[in-house]
Amino acid sequence: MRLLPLILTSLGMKYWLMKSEPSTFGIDDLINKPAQTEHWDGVRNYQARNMMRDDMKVGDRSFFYHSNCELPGIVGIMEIVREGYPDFTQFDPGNVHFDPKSKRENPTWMMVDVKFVRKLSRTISLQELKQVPELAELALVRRGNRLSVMSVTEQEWDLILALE
DNA sequence: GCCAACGTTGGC
DNA sequence: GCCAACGTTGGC
Repeated sequence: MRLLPLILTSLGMKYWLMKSEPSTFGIDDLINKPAQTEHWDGVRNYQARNMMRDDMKVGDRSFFYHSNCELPGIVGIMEIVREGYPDFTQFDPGNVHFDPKSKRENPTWMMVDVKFVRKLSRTISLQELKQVPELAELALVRRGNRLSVMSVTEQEWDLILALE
């Protein structure tokens, strides 16, 4: 029976939020990729790396967050379509994310592949998210938090989408 | 462009 | 293992 594992997988679906600067790679860039799919390279933070390596599974959903821009906020939804594998940019001396200390036989940095699901009807801004008391525990709105990949609970996910 | 808040590095 | 210096993130 193949159905049971499928159901269990579905029940265990997790939710995430991933940041990107739209001047570098925004949601429209994802839409324009072949199959609307792209690897999420360039994460150079161990906590974020661990989540991509250990916890993100195919089928999980993630918010696409625009950071460091005119209106920082959540702009869309994507799906994880490939689980953690080595981020090739760490080996490329010409890449801004090159890491000379990382070895091919034991890569330091991981990435996942994401696929565009949909845009939100509007940007749900950081400012707006900060004003929702039920979202106070969300890493995004906590003071000084700079994690570029973070988990979102199902309750938080639903609450955020209800703002749309 | 400023700068607070972090994470990382490296001397000791 | 401490911690000062430094680099980065990212809101504003």
